[in-house]
Amino acid sequence: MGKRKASDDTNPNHDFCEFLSELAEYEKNVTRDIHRYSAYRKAVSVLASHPTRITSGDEARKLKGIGEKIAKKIDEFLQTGKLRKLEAIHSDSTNAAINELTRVTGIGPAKAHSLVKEGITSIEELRKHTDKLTHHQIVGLRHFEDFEKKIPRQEIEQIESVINKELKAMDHDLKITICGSYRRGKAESGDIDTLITHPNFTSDKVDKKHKNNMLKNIVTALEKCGLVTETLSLGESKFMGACKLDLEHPTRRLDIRLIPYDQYYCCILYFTGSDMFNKEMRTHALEKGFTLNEYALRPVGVTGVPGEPVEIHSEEDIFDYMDFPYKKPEERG
DNA sequence: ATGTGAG
DNA sequence: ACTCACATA
Repeated sequence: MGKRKASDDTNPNHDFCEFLSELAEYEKNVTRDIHRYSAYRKAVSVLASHPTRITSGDEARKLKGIGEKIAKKIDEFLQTGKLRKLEAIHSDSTNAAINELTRVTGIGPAKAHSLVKEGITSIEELRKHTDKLTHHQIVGLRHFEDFEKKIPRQEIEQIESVINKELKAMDHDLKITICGSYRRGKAESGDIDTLITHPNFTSDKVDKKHKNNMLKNIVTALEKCGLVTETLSLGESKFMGACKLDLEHPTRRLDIRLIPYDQYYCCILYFTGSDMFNKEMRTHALEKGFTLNEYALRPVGVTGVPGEPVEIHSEEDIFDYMDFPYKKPEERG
């Protein structure tokens, strides 16, 4: 996924959430005021889960997380259909510059701020000052246009078959799964999130060196065959970079994670998403007396202390343990 | 060590 | 929310 955010659209206070989210982003990215940012976020979350339409600031004030200031904004929005503060933000060039610069992967609010302070206010201008950037940011800038393009499903299928072919030749026992929206059956995706494991790599057998080389070797193999073209970062468990199918195709964001065998299915579940589905799944786990994270499903005792991870041999196992009706990846919206 | 950023 | 990788100090 790119750096754009999506928002839900089915709740009765959607329009309030929309402008409050925009104010939150503004406080995070431009003023760098983390407290105001959190305040807006809290207000959005309470409004988003409020079942009925709010019809006045006073009514909103009764909700936890909404005080005088936000209540006034809701009144203004109700009466005039807009917000003066937001109008001002929209016409502010510093804000526009920061929003533009943070679209480059590797550039967050802090870096964008310092660039704007030095007078660099656009992608075009930034291209003349690559000396101010890290490797990650340079690669992000070089492929700026490509990285914002969606990836059609059939292109990921082709990339998947190249990865499978190359890595199975290396070691036939490697298990490879592309997760994210691709696994959920979407027609297009923002990036390619690949999970890899191997039966004799488990979390109790800590072959740090073996593990370290394993991911490096995988990346090297994919570079040799011409698929992987850029590295943003490469550690012992996570590669972030880019790949390109051939000259006719854009450069695509590719992540590869190396996962211990015993954690593979929790990871697949987690990285398949969606985010909303994950939240749903976790709260259900808690209700059933489990704690679920990207590594393991563990029973939580009466003391509140999580026990030993439950043995998992498939994604279905996870659903079964917490009697949650199994949902196919395509149904996890 | 700490801060930044990605996901 | 939490973890990983990186850059800088």
